[in-house]
Amino acid sequence: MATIYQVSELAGVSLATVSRVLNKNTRVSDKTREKVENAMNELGYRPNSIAQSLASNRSNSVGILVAELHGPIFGHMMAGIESELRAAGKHVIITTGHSEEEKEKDGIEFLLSRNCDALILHVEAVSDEFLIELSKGTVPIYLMSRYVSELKDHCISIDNCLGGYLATQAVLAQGHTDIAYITGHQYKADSVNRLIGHKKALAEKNIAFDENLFFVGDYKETGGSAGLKHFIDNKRSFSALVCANDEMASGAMKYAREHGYELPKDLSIMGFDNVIFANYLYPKLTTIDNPVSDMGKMAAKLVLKTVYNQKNIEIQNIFEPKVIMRKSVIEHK
Amino acid sequence: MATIYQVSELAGVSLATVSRVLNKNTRVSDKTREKVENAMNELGYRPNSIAQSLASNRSNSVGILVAELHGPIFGHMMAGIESELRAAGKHVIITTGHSEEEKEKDGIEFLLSRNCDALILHVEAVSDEFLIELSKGTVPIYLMSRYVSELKDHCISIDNCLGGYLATQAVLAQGHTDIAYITGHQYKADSVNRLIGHKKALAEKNIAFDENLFFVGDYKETGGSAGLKHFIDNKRSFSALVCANDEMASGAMKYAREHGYELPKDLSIMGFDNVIFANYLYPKLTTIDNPVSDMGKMAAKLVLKTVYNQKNIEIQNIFEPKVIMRKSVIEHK
DNA sequence: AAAAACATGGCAACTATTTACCAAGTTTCT
DNA sequence: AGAAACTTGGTAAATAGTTGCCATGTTTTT
Repeated sequence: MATIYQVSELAGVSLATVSRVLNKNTRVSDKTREKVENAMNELGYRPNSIAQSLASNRSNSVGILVAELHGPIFGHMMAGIESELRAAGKHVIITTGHSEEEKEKDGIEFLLSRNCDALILHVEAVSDEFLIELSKGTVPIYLMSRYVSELKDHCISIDNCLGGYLATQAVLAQGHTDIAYITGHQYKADSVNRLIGHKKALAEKNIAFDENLFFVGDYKETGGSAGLKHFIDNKRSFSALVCANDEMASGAMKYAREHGYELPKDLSIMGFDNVIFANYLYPKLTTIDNPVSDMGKMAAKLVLKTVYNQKNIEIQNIFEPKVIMRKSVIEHK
Repeated sequence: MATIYQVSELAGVSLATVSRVLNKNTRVSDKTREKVENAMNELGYRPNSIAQSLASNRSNSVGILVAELHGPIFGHMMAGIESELRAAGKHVIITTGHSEEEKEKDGIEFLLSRNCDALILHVEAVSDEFLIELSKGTVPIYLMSRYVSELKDHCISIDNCLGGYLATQAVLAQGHTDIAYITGHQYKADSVNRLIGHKKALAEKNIAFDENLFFVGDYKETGGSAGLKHFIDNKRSFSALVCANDEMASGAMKYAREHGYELPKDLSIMGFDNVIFANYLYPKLTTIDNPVSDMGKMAAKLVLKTVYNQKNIEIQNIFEPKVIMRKSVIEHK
């Protein structure tokens, strides 16, 4: 593989000039630039990014940690991050945390050992304190779908409270008044906030929050089926069900159908996240869009702006969810 | 950040010894190893992977190119690759090709510029010749879900012909004899092979292949709905529909239901790939499992064996698909 | 025509590690 | 006790660039 020495020799210019052409920081006359570029082409020269990194103390790589590489959210988030960074000549190193504290810490350690210039973390198990401590290190960190007030400029998240509000509001708008709700684990901030939004929407219509129509699920299909079973067994009637994510909505749908419900006629169901399969469910799931792709792009922009000093980038830290009307919520008669 | 010099000083050993501890290639006595490790802990030393790469001419990174980071196949494939490589201390650099020739070439160029030790490619647009030429370069390449006979030891793929055969056989086993088939683009090898398998299964039962029950789709939902529409308009009766992938099966399902079919009673539908949403469809889709996660793991193992010289690794280049029985194919009466 | 701005050369220090070499010292085996 | 095997030290070259400095030569401006 050719080196800058060979390029400089062939082009008949100095080493420094080749470097100037490469790094575009000092002016170089068009004539010399052309000579250098021709020499590079002739030799098939490709800068050695490893040597560049060592000398400049920049690896041009951004570490990404997500819970799972499969899973519905991740793909779109990654696609957003990758496209922005790649366009800027940076690359992405990915690893997983599996939502377990030890594994998340291991993953972070792994990325740090790779000399990433920044980390974008989508972590769930690790504590706020750990993240605050981590952020004091030399490598800047950014958080996806997580809000830590001490690091708020480093967070990209959606307004879950608003999302919860919009979900229930959309159901109320169809005339439903008896609305069951399945939430996620209460130690997760997004579950809590979505629930707050739900309660706010109810309160606005002067509908009392009913503990009998409230169930704590696990964010998976099982949570949805268990929740619906619970409500049915309870015999408190309801015409609509709002779930804190799409997986649980899907579980509830399956359970409902297996127990003689005709959907959406007998029960309106609302999801949250607008995950890929929401559109494949029957009936197609009405849900709240979680703009993960845009959020991924924004996280990448945030890195470009703050780590790589790119100018003229506007940052939006909090994203607004919106309702996706499909077929699973219909008018209550 | 601490360097090996500081470690060697604190541990009271030579530079060479620290390097020996790090690289585990020469024997070091337990006592010295301990001294060195203690010094490392005390200093919070972390090897600089960039400097290691430069000096050893190994980046310990593997480049991955896929069509899309979202998309149902990719996540599982990635998860398989990443878990294996990460366990071996290697990392993964990911980029996308969007199934366009120029973008795939760009992506490959990008990964090469990152000094990857190997590339795992999931490419569709680029020609076999290009890949053969590329494989002559210094960086070894491996192909996922693509079979190029000249590079067969570098390919990890499934037996699509067998898959197509099993799909139709499973439908035949339920007593169906009038079976419609929607294939994908005929320039894609996997479409062609799945179709060959389909024909073979029909032939075994002495059922003639009927052009009226054959449609070329686009591997998307639209292909499924267009195909089913075509068959219905044709008025040739059939009790089962086999699709060359799950997306088209889903499109066909939706179209069927919108046109008064009750599923699966009025029409049995078979998919291919066992993509995540197959389990969320209604009725749950009977399909052919495409073991992408295992294939990803195998690709990683292949890299570990051939590039990183790990021993005792058994390689399986061709994977066998199998039938996943769910609810969308039922007995024909 | 003088001054200022620009372009380039040449040099040297720096980045953190690997790898190879041989010599010297220390254990272990016989 | 002597030989063999193992462990460690010390050194030096190599990896492929970046960065900063100053000198020199060339344009451009005034």
